[in-house]
This record gives sequence, structure tokens and C-alpha cells, in this order.
Amino acid sequence: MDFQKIIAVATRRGIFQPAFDAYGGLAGFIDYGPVGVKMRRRILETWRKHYVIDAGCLELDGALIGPEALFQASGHLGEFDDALVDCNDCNKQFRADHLIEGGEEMSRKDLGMAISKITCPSCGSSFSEMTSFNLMFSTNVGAGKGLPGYLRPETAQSIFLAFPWLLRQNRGKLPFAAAQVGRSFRNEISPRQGPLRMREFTQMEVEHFFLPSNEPTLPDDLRNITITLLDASEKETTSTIGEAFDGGIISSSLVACHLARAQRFLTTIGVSNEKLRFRQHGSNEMAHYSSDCWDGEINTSLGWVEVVGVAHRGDYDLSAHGKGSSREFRVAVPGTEKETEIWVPDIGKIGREFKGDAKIILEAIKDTELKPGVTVDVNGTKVELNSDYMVQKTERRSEMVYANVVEPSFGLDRILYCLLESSWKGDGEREWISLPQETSPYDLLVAPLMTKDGLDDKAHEIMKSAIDNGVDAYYDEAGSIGRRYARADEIGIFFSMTVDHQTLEDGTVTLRERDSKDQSRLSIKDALSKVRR
RNA sequence: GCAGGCGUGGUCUAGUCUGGUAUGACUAGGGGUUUCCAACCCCUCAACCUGGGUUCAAAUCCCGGCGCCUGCACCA
Repeated sequence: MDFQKIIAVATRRGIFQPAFDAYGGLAGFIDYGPVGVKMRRRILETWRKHYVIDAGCLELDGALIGPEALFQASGHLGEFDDALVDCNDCNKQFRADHLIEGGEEMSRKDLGMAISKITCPSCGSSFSEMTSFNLMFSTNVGAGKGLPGYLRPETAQSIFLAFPWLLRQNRGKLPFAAAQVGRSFRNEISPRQGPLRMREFTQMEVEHFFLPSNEPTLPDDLRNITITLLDASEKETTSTIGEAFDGGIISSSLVACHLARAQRFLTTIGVSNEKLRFRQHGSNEMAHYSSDCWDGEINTSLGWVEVVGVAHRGDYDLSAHGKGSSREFRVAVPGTEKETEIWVPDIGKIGREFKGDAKIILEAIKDTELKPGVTVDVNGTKVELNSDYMVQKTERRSEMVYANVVEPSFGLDRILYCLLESSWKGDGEREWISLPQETSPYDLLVAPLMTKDGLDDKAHEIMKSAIDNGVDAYYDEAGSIGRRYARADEIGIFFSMTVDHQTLEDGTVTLRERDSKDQSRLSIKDALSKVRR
């Protein structure tokens, strides 16, 4: 199964196609069709079941466009706005800060000066003017010039910003996790390979917040999950998560926990174990915010494709927003409440005594640790404040810290593509997508053996009762029965129900199972309850 | 963004060198026949990526754009 073939099937069977095709297409954007939407929805439902229902994540649906200040704080605007230069002769393009030693720390102006003094390492010619490129799409919010805004480049920031709010929803308790499914946008320089590298894509992300002093442990039901790990030293091991954690291959229990969950989720939707591995980033590959990162990768005809990243982001994001915004993003560490005696100024007394100078005095002692006997300089004269001018108070304070976060981040579009490829089966006679019932786009194909003798009427009747019973069924009466099975197989429908003459006599139907082609005869009721997910 | 290759019905493709109103198959739709794994027969829908140029005439030759593939760069 190769890339071209998957693309052809996707177009033919209504899974996805390039967007804006009628106008020549636009690289990095695709449309999902009737079957693709259903497949995506089923993958999503399973993900929600694993993360929102089972793992108890608080779900968020954040806004897509954000203000400049947000991305200033998150680092997306400043640090990842790359300065690019082109060689005037050979047209090769370089990142300016990579050409100059220490370029990462230089200002744009200095970088430009430095670049003008050097020549192309490839051919020795001079460089063009420096241009900047940011991977975020920008827009304007509001009328006229408006305010600068950006489409979010990752769903994560919505969760980080909502952290104080979500923490209150969790009644102030850590650890907790938040989940979000939504679109993100990156103006990729060179999007390729259809759904694998897009400018608009869907992420399914979890941010699991915890205090470093109280990191969630690896629960027993996750310990026994088998996983293949390729660590930073390129050593590959297949073992249980418990063994890998105990053996020190995974250093964080929460990272281990999320590797296990990712493994369990991906195999549930139909990715085979042999095609799945988790690869640890080396230190040079690691993003600046991350202290440990594992990519879940699926082996395809295009090589290993990253479909999920599990990253330990430390407190990078929360502290960035804590500093960048006016809000408190820290939490009080339970059990660290301390009583301290502090002195606070008696403002009334100081005001009465010093009149106009009171303002200068209060300004001077603001933000300092107040003690009886401090001296303040008031227009050149030293004034000593004794205990008459202050009162002693008992203050209770906890230690304030930023929560740490472990983030599993899934790419839905990539998962769908890899799933199509990895579950593609062929035996020389027919080709089919061997999706598990969980992610098959329909629960059931309903087909009358032929469209006469009332078989089609009966089939319609069964179709209606299927829908009434919550079975998502697809009706097909066109062509030979074999042709209809083939059509159903190609989009991975798990069961096919055929209505024949015996159905009219005794109310039974044949139920065919996609992978084995085995048929059994059941009552309509039994058949429907069997195919319901 | 650079370099190379490519762009013909829904899909796969012939035709492009050598300019003359587009081939075939599959799929899909209608009809017939048959009825449990893409059977058969008849019919139908449906395409030269786009804009310009050369020419009496362009799918074909030339130039630009867009898209796809491969390599390089990029991918937080």
C-alpha cells in the first residue's frame, strides 16, 4: 500500500481530497468527505472515551484567534520568527542566525550587519536583504486597522491560559488534566504529503498539570501495557511500561503513564503493535521548552510518521503566562502554610504626623521588608520610623509554585492517514480496510440480495429499525451482492447484513464479517444487537 | 523557498517528440439479465491545471502562475 494509492482511495470513497481543487488547489489544506468525517468522528469518540471519560480530563474548546500579547509571552512570536536570507547567486536560503556564531542571541539589527559582512557558504556570493518568516498566520481583529491577532499554532496555549479557571473548576486541586480537540494553523514553508503536513490541522491534546513534589504515579492498569521504546541512545526495547519505568528508560512516572495511554489508544483504534514505536528525542532535537519528549511513530510506506508527541514541558508555559500577563498562574503548595509576623505601616498615624511628606515615606517603604527603626530619606533629611508608626500583623502564606505539565499531543489527520495505510489488507482477490468496529465509518451495510420480490422493501424496513436502534447503517442495493461487499470492504464497514427470500419467511438475515467473509444466519434483532458498538 | 520531474473524465491511462476537435480500461448512474463475494449485455454522465504568447489551428511548442512528487532547506 503506497501513498498514491491511499490518496486515490480517499478521493474515490469520499474520505478526503485537496481543498479548493476547482481553483487550482492550495497546498496544505484538505477537505474531508462523508466517509472521512465519520472516520474522524469515530477516532475522536474513542479518544474522548480514553481521555475525557476514562482519564477524567476536563475538556476545553478554546478560541482560535489570539491577541499578540499571548504569543509574545508563549514565545511563538519572538523566538520562532526566523530571519531568512537568500544567496543572490545560487538562491540557496539560510536561516540568518545559523550563519553567524552566537546569532541566536543577536538583535535583528546586529544580525543584519553581521550578515552583510559574510558570503554564501555554498558559492561565496553575497546575500539578499534579511526577510523574516513567522509560521503563524496573522490577521486583524476589529474594524479599521484593528488589533493584530494570530491563528493559534497549537491548541495547547488555550489550555495554559485557562489554567487558573480550570483549576477552580477542579476546586483548586492538583493534579488534574485538561483535554482539547481543535484546529491549529501553521504557515508551513513547504507542506507536502497530503494529510501528513498541513497548514490547518486538528490536534487532540491533553495537558496534565501536577506539582513536582507530587507527581502522579504509574497506576497498575497501565503498568502492564506493552510498548516499544527507542531511547535517545537509539536503543530499542520492547517491554511493559512498568518495566521500562522501573528500569529507568523513562524517567518520569507521568510521562510513562501517558506513553502507556497513547499506546493503548492507538492500538484500540486499529494501529498494529508492530508498526508502532515511541522514539525519544535527543537533546539537539528537543524543543526549548521541553525536558523530555517521546514521539509516537507509525511505520508507513513513507517511513516512520509521528502521530503523537508526549512532552514534559516543565513549568515553561505557565511561568511564561504568569510573567507575561497580570494574572497569578502559580498555585499554593499544600502543607507549606507558614505564619510570619510582619510589620505594616500605620498609614493614619504617618499621615497625621508627616502631612505632605507622608506620600514620600510610604513610597519609600513600599516593597521593602518593614521593621521598626528603618530610616527614610525625606528631601535630604533622614527620618527614623519607630514602632509607633507601624503595627504588627500575623500573616499566613503558602509557598507559591508553578505547576509542571506533561503533554500528549495527537495529530488527528496524521492518525487517520496512518490508520488507513496500516489497516489496509489485500489477499489478491480483494482489498479492504481492516478497521476495528470502534473506528469503522458505519456499523453495518444493509443489502437486499436483489431488488425484487419485496426483498428491497424488507431491507428498507430493516434499515429503518437499525437506525431506530442506534445502529449507523449504510444501505446499498446497486449491482451484484459481491460488488456491494467490495464497496463496503473498501471503507472498512465491519458487518454486512443481507436480506434474502428466507428473511421473508422466518425473519432471519445473513450477517457477514468483513475480515473472514464468514456468514451466519441470525434473527434481525440478534443481528442488530450484535453490530451495535 | 531552491533544483529536477510531472499535471488528460471520479480513478488509472493513450496521445505530446512530429500542432489538425482526445484513446482505452475501471468506477459511477439508467435499463436488461442473474442472484451470497467486483459476472454479463445495452445505454449514459464525465477530462486536456491555469493565464498569456506563437499559429489558420495548441492537450501538444514557448513564457508566467498554481498544484503534485522527489532531493535540499524548513518543520518550534
